[in-house]
Amino acid sequence: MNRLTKIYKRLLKKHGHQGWWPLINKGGYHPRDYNLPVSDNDRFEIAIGAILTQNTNWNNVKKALINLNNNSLLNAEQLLECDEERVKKCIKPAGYYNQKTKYLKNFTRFYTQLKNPPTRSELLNIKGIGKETADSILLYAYKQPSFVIDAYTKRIFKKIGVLKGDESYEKIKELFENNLPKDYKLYQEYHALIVEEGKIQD
DNA sequence: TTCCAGGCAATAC
DNA sequence: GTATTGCATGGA
Repeated sequence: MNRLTKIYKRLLKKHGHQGWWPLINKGGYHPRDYNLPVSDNDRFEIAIGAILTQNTNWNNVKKALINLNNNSLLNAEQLLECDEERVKKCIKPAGYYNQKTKYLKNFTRFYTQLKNPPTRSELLNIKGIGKETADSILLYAYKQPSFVIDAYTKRIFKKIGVLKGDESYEKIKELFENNLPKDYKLYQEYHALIVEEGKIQD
């Protein structure tokens, strides 16, 4: 068994199944249920949450998602029609609300014309969606085995000597994907466990 | 009070 | 390609 797999098993034993991505109308986290999302609305909610959580605490994102939901804006058509001021007001708790409102609109415009699951490069062409957000959408909204790299990943794996610290995002992503089975369930759980572990680091 | 969280685009070199 | 900076709220 390779090192990355061993680390995964240790993290799973320590923290348990995480149940990402949380969905506000499905009781939040859903440990051991890898079937979600099952609807277009759920996929949309995940993508919106992925944009809102950029450099922001999930607790603040949750407030924003609830505000959007209460305004019937967790729906692509409605969100696209909605004027920017109302969207800004809803997502204010998530921070960066001016630029994130534009990011949400940009993604939603793309999303409403989508007929098949998006590709990574299509997502990266949207202003407001970078590598981590694109990979999160692919992995959690579309069940594609695209490993998500974030600040915690770099920090934790540098600390234990797997990374030097100067590797690029794509390089780290390749390291994980080349040393793990291409299984979206494993990728989902692993990334969530890394975040959980990262939260309790010094 | 200060610090920072499930990043990104724009800009400069 | 890599480094720096502005963006913003709420909780610790």
